[in-house]
Amino acid sequence: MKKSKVTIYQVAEAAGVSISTVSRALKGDSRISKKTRDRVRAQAAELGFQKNAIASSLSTSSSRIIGVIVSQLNREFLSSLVHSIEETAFSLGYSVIICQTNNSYEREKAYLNTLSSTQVAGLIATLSLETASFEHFRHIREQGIPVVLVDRVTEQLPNITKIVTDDFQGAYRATQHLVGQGYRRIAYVSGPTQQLLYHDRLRGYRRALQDADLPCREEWIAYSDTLSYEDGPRLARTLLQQPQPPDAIFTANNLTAISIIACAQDMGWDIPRQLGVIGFSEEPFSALMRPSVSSVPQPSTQMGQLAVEKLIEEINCSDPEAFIHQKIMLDVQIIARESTRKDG
Amino acid sequence: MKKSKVTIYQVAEAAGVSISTVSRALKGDSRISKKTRDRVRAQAAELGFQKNAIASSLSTSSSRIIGVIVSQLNREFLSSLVHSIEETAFSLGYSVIICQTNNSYEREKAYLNTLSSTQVAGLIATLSLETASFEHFRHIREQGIPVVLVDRVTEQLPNITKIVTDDFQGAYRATQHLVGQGYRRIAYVSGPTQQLLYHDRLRGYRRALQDADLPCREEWIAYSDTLSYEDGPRLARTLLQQPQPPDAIFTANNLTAISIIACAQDMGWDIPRQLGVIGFSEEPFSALMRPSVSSVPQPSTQMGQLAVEKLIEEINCSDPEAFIHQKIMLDVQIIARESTRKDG
DNA sequence: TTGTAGGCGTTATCAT
DNA sequence: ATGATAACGCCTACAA
Repeated sequence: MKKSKVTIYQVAEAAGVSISTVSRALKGDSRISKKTRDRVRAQAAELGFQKNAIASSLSTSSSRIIGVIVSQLNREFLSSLVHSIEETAFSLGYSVIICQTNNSYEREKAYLNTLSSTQVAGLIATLSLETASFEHFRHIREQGIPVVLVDRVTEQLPNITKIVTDDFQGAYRATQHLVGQGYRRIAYVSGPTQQLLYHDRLRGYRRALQDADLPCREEWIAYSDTLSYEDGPRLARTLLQQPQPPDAIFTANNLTAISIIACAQDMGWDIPRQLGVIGFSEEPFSALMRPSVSSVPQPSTQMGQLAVEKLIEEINCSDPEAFIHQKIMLDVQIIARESTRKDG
Repeated sequence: MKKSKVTIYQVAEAAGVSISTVSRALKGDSRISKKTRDRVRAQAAELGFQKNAIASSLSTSSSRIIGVIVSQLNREFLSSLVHSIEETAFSLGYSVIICQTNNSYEREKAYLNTLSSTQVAGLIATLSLETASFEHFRHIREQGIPVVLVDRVTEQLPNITKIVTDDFQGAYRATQHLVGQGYRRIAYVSGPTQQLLYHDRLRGYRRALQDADLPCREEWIAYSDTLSYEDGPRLARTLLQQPQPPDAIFTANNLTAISIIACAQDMGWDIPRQLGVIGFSEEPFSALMRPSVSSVPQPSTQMGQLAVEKLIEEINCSDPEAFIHQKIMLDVQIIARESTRKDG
């Protein structure tokens, strides 16, 4: 049953040419006459020839595969980012391998190895939450594999293209929005601050309070390692059961915001009158919740597209040493919804 | 900068043995003495040797990569399924390539080609919504690549392992639950019924109504090609603006349920008193919505694990002709929440 | 414009 | 227990 594979040898024989002619005809090498090219292609199609990508990569020591490493897929931002990466890559003739680290440093290292030994043409990655050392990335760069970091990036890896949202600015605007709505005791739920983006968001929050002459109390800043909805109840309790609780919460992601809203409501809080809530990122449900949830959406589609384009630029760069690495920072706007409409 | 790759040749030279010895020592061939094995391995580690997976696949014409084809990733069921596949595969020494078809038949065919020319060891797929012809799957089977279909399957592909939830039973139980809660005019939102699972869910709904001696009106059955939350408003209007509207809605997925609830509330309906809503599948938000949303969760973790295990069984099967293909149907239970508590 | 032949890094089949 | 050598299928200088 296992159909014997048809190789360029059978095509060559059937078409009455040599294998190099077949190889060239198939890839449209200009040296081959249109006539033979068409004949060879017809034969190949006839025989159901399919190029063995493995053999091809071995020979060229390169592939048309882009490796993508993400922490998780069940966040709208990330699945949408991956989707955009895939669309763009596909349209440019590349395939995509997606790997989930599940925020584990070990898994991240393992996948980096797998991908490098699979000879991916390049790599797009968002760092896992756990990642604090970066040798594995340096190592893969030394093998000449271009890397683009997206969203979760680090300053400790120079000479790597980075694509991020302006996290400082986004957090600043979200906080400012709460202030503008009349909230005065504004709390913040942060992710692990060794991650640059959470560090930046925290800075944005602090600066906005400072610029508005509002107090920034340490007990109004809660930290979550996972920012998952499972962590919502704990966070809600931590912040809301204080002697002097906040009257608004800004969270480092929207999932946490949604979870906290549900918990706060169960605890009897009136959202948004007693408590305003806004979260970074955006989930499809943000608009469907009642009250609908204000957010700081990230331009995932644009980020994915840029990531692929920059990566392929570097892949095709004739002189890798000379390639100029950029850090691209995309602007973000907030979406104000019911959850921050104090006088709704 | 591009580090010259270290191959088994350099390891062999450094260890003072032949390349075959290196190859065997590395994979723990029993013929090699422990002493040389350890020495070779130490040398390999020292030199930073990494096996070239491409060369290895070319030589063995097989790989340790499992291809996964899914329609989308931004559904909890699918991202959770993929996650489970990945965990299981990883623990069994396989890597995973994930491809999104975005429910396009053309994309599905394209990825099948890519994967077959990448010599994946096997394939796990959920059919795209558009897919109605299956030649591409027959074709890849003829190449000797084992395939496991999950969730979205078809009876038109015999000799392929299939893993599904008991869609008929799940729909039956969901409808029965609505009846038990006192709802009498029960509507249904279906996906495209050329897909077996939507066909089965519709059957389960019909049968449950019949068994309860309740009417099954065609105008209470709405169809959605996408079952996306964008389609919610249209569905809500179609069903609720009838002269005699239903008093409960069962939807073929939970996302649609959530979206319809939001729309119905905006239209002034009291959920669950005037309108009960339950949906197939489960989103993380189902429990967080107010009212929380009843659902028919699918055992994604178990399905992913089974899919990988069955696939690898078939990959390792010495006589592929003799492999017995199963259709495994997993039972589902409903989760009753506030959205169907009529007398709450 | 086309053909020949060597190489990509591993595995596997023979020998030894 | 180890070594030499021929595949695996394609690509690409170099020749013609």
